Amino acid sequence: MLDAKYVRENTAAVRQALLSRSVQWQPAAFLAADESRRALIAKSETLKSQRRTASNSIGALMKAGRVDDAEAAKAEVRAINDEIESLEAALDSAEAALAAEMMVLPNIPSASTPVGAGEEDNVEVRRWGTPRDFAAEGFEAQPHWEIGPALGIIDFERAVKLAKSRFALLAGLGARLERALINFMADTHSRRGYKEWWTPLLGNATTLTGTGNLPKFEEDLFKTTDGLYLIPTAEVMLTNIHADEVLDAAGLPLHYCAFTPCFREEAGSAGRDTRGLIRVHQFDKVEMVKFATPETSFAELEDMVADAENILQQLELPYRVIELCTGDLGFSAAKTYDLEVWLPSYSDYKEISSCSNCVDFQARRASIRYRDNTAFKGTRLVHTLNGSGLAVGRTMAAILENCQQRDGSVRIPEALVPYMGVENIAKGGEASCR
RNA sequence: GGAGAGGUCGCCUAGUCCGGCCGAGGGCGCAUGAUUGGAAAUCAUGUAUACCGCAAGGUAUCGAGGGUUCGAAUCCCUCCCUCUCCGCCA
Repeated sequence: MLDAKYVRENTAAVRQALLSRSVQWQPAAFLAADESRRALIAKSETLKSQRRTASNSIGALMKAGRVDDAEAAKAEVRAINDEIESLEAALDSAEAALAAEMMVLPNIPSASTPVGAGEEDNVEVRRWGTPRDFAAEGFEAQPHWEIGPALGIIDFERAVKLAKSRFALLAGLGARLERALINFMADTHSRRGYKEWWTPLLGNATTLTGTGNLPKFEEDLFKTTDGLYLIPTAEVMLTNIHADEVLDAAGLPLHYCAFTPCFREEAGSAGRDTRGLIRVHQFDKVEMVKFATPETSFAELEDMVADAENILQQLELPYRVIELCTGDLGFSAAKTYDLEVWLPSYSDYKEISSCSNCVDFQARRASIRYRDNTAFKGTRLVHTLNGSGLAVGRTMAAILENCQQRDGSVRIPEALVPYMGVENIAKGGEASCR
């Protein structure tokens, strides 16, 4: 959520900034609601002050035996109350209108974010690794949705039987590979100073609102009958851990990580990435979240990207780093880097991590502040950051495709071997523990 | 799920039966000052948040929401949460 006061005082700039994200924002409704809200508050509070004075006098009048005067005062207060009641009703609707407006306005892109209309205007920052030339190696690369079933480690058909389309079932070394990746990622981040958490997978509406998933993106979420939502990412839980809290500046920045399954409705993505593990309703992810001061948050973002890159490098997967342009930025983000891994089946790089600085946008929604008595009086909103480190399903797809061998087996990257207990996955190879 | 007890200012606690002088007392903690060579101890003062307002100041908040009343931390209702016991269960 943006700062209403800032929006009021910088309407043109905000409008322009949102335009750069292709959001056509008409400030009239906001300005009217904001103006009306403040006027109503002023009026209503003046009346409340009068009411208090009048009301307090009644006790004294009663004691003094001046019953008639007391009754007159009561009548006066009743009249004031009627007036307050109608003002408050108007105030409620003004505030509702204002909240409705503010809750669906996306964050303002950071000054450093490249301006652009959409995906095509994103800026490539750097590449790491070289995609294999399968033609030169003399065989044709298979997509992971062929490799997995062929090795007996992914079963898409039975997943559909058990749930519905866009679910996966892993078997044997496939299931172990999933666990190995999770443990490898979580361990690696822990060693680099991220505190690991284990969180609820269902969150209430307040929590989902804090990160910006509600109210605007409800159709992307699975919902339970008692009003809880399955988390679409651990970012929701990690960020809201400190909702309604005032953090001590001395403890900042906080570096958190968590492995969780993630659940997404994928409404509106019909026909996209229909095959394989790329776009499914349920996938695993190890997530990083940071809480930082405004002074350090952008440097923290660079470090977070490096932490995500470290995973890809250790897994020997070629990737590139993309900086999202204003038009492609997510709702809560002020600046975002995507990591895209090379996928032979797409003959292209495909998003595997997204690292964002949300500045104070989520902190304002969730009320996450910090205190630094040496630097300023009172409290300030923290900056929140989040990044995938990494999406596990897509990582598995990338390993299967990039590490496939002529004989149909898949070589396990060295860093993962201790977690897998085997050096490759071959057809008929059983997932026995050694 | 059943029965009972509770949720007050960072923490502990008073106030709730008998509604106004209660945004709310005390202790601890914390901050500043005095004292001291320095510290401890002691003493003094201060010590929530948000919103409206140029300001003075005002308004709201005693788990949340609603009700009664001129007036609610205090009375009534609903909900949430915590604790104890019982039941059930990985």
